[in-house]
Amino acid sequence: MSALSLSDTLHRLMHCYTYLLREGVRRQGIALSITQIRTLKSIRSLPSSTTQIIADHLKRDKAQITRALNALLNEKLIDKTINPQDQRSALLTLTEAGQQIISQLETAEAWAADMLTQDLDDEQLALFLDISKQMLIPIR
Amino acid sequence: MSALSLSDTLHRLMHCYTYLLREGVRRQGIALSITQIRTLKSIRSLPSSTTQIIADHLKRDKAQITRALNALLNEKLIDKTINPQDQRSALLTLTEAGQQIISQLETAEAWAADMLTQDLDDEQLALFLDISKQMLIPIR
DNA sequence: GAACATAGTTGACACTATCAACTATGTTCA
DNA sequence: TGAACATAGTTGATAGTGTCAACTATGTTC
Repeated sequence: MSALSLSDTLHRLMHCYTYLLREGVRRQGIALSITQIRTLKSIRSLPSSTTQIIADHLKRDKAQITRALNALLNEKLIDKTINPQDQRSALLTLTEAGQQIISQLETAEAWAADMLTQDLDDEQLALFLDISKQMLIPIR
Repeated sequence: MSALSLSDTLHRLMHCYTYLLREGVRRQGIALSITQIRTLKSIRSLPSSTTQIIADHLKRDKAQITRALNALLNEKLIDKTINPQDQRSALLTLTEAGQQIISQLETAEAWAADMLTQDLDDEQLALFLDISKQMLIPIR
């Protein structure tokens, strides 16, 4: 087990993390995919949100974001209003229900993170985050 | 950027890693998916390989492994012989062509790992691997 | 030899990722 | 001003990933 390469280690870490996050989300009774969740969270954290801005933020294809937004609109978790500055785009905001889901999401995320990091002390976690960020390469 | 949570950091790291690995594989002219590649590598590293053993090793559903193995058989990268100890299963071995692909894969993986870790020194990389392994939770 | 367990296969489905084509709107500049 | 170009968003297509359930064939237990 301790002979794992970077490649194998990352694969397993990815698998653990997505599994735990989905499990946490399921336990909160939230019927959204991870992409939909991350899109919803982006709308809260970005000062103003359009499809393109969210796609840039999440570094994902805007087609994927369009589809996630449609699902969130169907669930009435977000509102869409025409951008007065540019009629090609629309500004996205959270509804009351959307805000509520986000607080449940935070519970789910915190649970998943706790499960993942339960054997780590604060220093190790900080180191992990720091080193990981140095590995992030600009894509797209 | 430095305010990323564990969740966001892992998401971005996953994305960078899979992107780089696929790019490395593409540059080597290998027409296999990541799952197929990991299945092929498992056959080399395991002393004896059956569908179930590979599935356990990679911690993936055996259905997924069956499909990967079928693709590898079609490409004549592996051979399948009945397991004399248990006729329900088959032993999988690399063909000459399979061995060759693996050495190309190693080039691709090394390139992806280099790209990802170019800003890290050896100590940081070792720390990263060590901490990551502490985060791996048994699933399945 | 009946009952149960296990290995592998297949079908179905949801999610992720990517690319290309398309529309509608905005911008530039001769 | 209007032609040429750029950008925002949508839609369709396709490949890959991950999971579950049902099924066949073989092995094990008692």
